[in-house]
Amino acid sequence: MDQQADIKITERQRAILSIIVEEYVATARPVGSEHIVSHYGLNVSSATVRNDMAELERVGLIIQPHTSAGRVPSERGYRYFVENLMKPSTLSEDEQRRISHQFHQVEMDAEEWVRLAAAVLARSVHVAGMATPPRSTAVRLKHFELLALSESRVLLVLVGHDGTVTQQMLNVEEGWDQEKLSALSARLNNQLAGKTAQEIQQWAATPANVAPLGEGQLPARVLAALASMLNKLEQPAASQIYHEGLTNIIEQPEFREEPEKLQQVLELFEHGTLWSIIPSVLSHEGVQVIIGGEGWDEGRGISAACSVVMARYGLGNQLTGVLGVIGPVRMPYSRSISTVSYMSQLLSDLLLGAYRPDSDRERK
Amino acid sequence: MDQQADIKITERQRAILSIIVEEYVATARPVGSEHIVSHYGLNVSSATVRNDMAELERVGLIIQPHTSAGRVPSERGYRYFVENLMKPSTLSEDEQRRISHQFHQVEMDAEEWVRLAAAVLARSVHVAGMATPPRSTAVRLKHFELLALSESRVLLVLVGHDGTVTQQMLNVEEGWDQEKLSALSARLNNQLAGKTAQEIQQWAATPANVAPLGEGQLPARVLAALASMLNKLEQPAASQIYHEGLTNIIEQPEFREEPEKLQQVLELFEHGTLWSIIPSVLSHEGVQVIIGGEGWDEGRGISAACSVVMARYGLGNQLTGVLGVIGPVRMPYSRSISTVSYMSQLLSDLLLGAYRPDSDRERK
DNA sequence: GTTAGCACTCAATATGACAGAGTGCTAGGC
DNA sequence: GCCTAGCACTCTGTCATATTGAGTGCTAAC
Repeated sequence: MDQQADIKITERQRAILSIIVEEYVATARPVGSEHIVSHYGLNVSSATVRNDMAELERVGLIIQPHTSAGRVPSERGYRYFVENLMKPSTLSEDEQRRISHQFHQVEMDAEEWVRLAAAVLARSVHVAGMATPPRSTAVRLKHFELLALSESRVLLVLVGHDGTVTQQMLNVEEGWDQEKLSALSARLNNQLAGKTAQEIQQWAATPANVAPLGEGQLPARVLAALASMLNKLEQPAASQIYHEGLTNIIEQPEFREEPEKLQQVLELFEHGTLWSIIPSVLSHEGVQVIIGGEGWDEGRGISAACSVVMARYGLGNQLTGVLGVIGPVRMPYSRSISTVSYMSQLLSDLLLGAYRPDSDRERK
Repeated sequence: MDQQADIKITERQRAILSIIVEEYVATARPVGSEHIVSHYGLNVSSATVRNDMAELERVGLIIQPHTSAGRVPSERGYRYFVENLMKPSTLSEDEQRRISHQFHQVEMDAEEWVRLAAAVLARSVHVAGMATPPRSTAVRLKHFELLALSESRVLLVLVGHDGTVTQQMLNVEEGWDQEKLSALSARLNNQLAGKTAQEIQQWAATPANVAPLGEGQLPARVLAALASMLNKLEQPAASQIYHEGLTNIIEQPEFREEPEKLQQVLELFEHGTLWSIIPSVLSHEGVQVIIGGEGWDEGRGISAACSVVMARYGLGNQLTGVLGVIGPVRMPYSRSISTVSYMSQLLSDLLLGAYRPDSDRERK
């Protein structure tokens, strides 16, 4: 990734690269030397710019689609731009307020926020936005409930210590009425509250613990279900990726002209290919930028047709998820990064406000 | 919709229309008279077929994209085909088994089934599949739970009598510890179990009911939240529409050539335009077919770029939703209808098995 | 009512000319 | 050693033109 170090270019060449990236991102058309000198005040002639561009091309930062076209940034060029040239920016106060306001208007619900985050990202950067619901590692059991829905069906509702809720239906043969179920769940809640999936499995492996719960298969089934539900909560891949703004992407000329690329992007969502990069995003701090074909599990060379800007959000490793934008390689990286960065901060703050973990409780 | 009645065409003309629809659906290329006589054994010459085609065009069932192209079905033509010509078919036993098998392999969870249904529809018809989670009208409260997540935050988990689960976070100032919360919820569960949103609101409007619940705002807030959550469960529009297989649609030539159309389809999902036809599907029995620009709230002429085949599924007005496919107007209607029809039956059966409503309980 | 025959239309494809954009290179200037 | 003016060169995009071929509509005969 960082072969950038050995690239030696002059100050003016850096400026030219910068102009080419920004201009190309804005117009989607190759940038010519004449255009650069006439629209940006570099006090040199177009011939000089041409010489510099030849050098930039030699070191692989820009590309000429064909003789007698202007220049276009290469993937390396974008990367160099992102890492060395781009002036870091933040969203304007005004914009921040507007976005934050939207979040305070919907109800306090993580799932809802995540959906909104995808939508806001999409609209604000005019690309596709995505976000995953927050998950915790090592979810502990807060509480569960057994509800008789009919004679033979019991609904098991589980609440994790982080406030996540899941449910599962259990078939049950014997005549467990609601009263017996409540007794069982009261007893188990007492024993199991605060335990993780593994701890529950251990607990359930001791016959002395299970025996007094009553005859029949139900108690064992409940224990197994509790463990598997907790386990599942920890696996981020089990949750949906919310996305929004695919329509924005269709408008981009690169996708209009080559629908295969569009298909590649849709496959990121539909085939879950996105999950292959999410773990890495979750384990890093800060905003991750993936330009074109970089990363992507080199084995299967997936999707060189788009770039991804992502960041994790959330509280430590309690309740974290990722959010970001997906667009053409010719993407407004600066704006993307500042928006993603702000949104990740905002969502973290919101979660902190809503789901402050128990551990904070003591030290008030 | 049924101006079909006054269309009088000969038996052979019907056969020709049928061939044109099927051939065009399969190949996406206008169908010529010569092609028809050489590939389908109508014992007449191409000139005769041409005469018939001229007649079919006169009554508006087929269209000539330009002189010297073959014919293409018009929207009316597709409709005539669907209503009068198409031989009703069902999925093969084998296919049914294969599909049903998939559903029995995932865990028993409506949300999961719905997601799978969208995926199966998409794959099986090779278009976009969609499905909404099942909702009930008039959800009654089965049970709710109040859980202290931190000093000032309480999680309210609500279970409807149909097994649907929702949660909401409540901010609370006073020192309600878990014990007090449990007492409150036990008391309220006793009073409110089996009530609908309205009934809860009524109950809460009587001061004599609310007064003994304790001081502070929490009891009132809980009551309001319960009512609003139940209400929300009844509004289908609040839930997500699961969709899958947009990649299939991109492959269709009509969408490759005119990306605007693709955009229109994506907007159906992203702008929620689909909700404008779902109520009508919910209120009818059987499979609904919307061809091109038909329907769609004529006011705003949305999306003539695609056709929709949908059906409702579920149990009476308890737990119903819709599922279906969305594809180009040039769509395999027969296969779509039989697949949608089967899937709606299958999902209904699964729901019946899993969530048989309480009312069935008595009569065993 | 059906068919053979034929003129006609129009999309699709190829061809060549031409303008314009943008380059690379060279030779001269600071 | 760096910059610049000038120019030849290359390639795309576009336009006009010709050609082909598919498919039709019509007419006259069966």
